[in-house]
Amino acid sequence: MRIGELSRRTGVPTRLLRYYEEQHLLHPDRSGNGYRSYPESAVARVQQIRGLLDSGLTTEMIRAILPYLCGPDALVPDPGSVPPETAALLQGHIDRIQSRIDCLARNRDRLAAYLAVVRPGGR
Amino acid sequence: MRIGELSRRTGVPTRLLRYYEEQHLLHPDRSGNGYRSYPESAVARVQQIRGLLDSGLTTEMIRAILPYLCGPDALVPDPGSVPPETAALLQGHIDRIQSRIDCLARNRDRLAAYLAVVRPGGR
DNA sequence: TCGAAGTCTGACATCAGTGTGAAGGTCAAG
DNA sequence: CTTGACCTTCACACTGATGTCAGACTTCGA
Repeated sequence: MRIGELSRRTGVPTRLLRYYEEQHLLHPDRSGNGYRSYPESAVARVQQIRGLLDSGLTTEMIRAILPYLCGPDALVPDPGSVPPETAALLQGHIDRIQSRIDCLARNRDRLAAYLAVVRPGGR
Repeated sequence: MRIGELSRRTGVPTRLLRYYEEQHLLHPDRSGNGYRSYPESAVARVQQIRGLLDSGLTTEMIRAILPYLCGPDALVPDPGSVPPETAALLQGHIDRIQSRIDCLARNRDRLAAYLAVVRPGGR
């Protein structure tokens, strides 16, 4: 599929699809005329990227973790082919994400508590 | 306390403390010489702000919710003094935060699952 | 009293994520 | 063959969060 269709199907402007490619988050190949050509799976991938960006991750973090969370993973490598430092890096990313979750959850709870007091019969 | 001490105690550069003030996240008063004067509680407030920024919220969102999550809230207003549209806005913020949490948790789980496969006896 | 350290404001720079537009190539339908 | 829709690259601009520096004033310790 070409960039326009991908854009329509994901709601992401073509400008950004090209930007994500520049950031090595997407790797469309090119057809003879130079047009980008995306596989069907790009739709999900783009939605994945958008979700993570909207959640406040940078393209750099996304680039780091994207290889490990794309698809139902028929492509799990055999253990041992993944060097321990990669596993450690990955664990670091997981920890950072967990910190964010904790912070956000804490503050969500505070807001909800406030709201509960202020709007006792609410909702 | 003056800005230098607040900076030392929070690890946040003075540049950013001034920036947060410009963004109406902090409201130090001024002593006679024009120096900013922060109350003790500013330390916690700054840490709160940092946590939220690090979690990917913008100063705008933080400005919106900060009034409702600062301190152990002896200052809960009586229900009814809070207009319903404010409550609705607040609920919207809670929902947005929840979306982020969901997205992050989903991806954390995927990473963890990958890691579990790759490093079966790990950790 | 002098100098160092702290503070003030203001300006300019950077980086990431986006928006927007120009100038030109490709292709299909009339 | 022309027109319109789509694609290409390149470039400039903006916002938000942050770094850095300059010039001036204040405070404090030797």
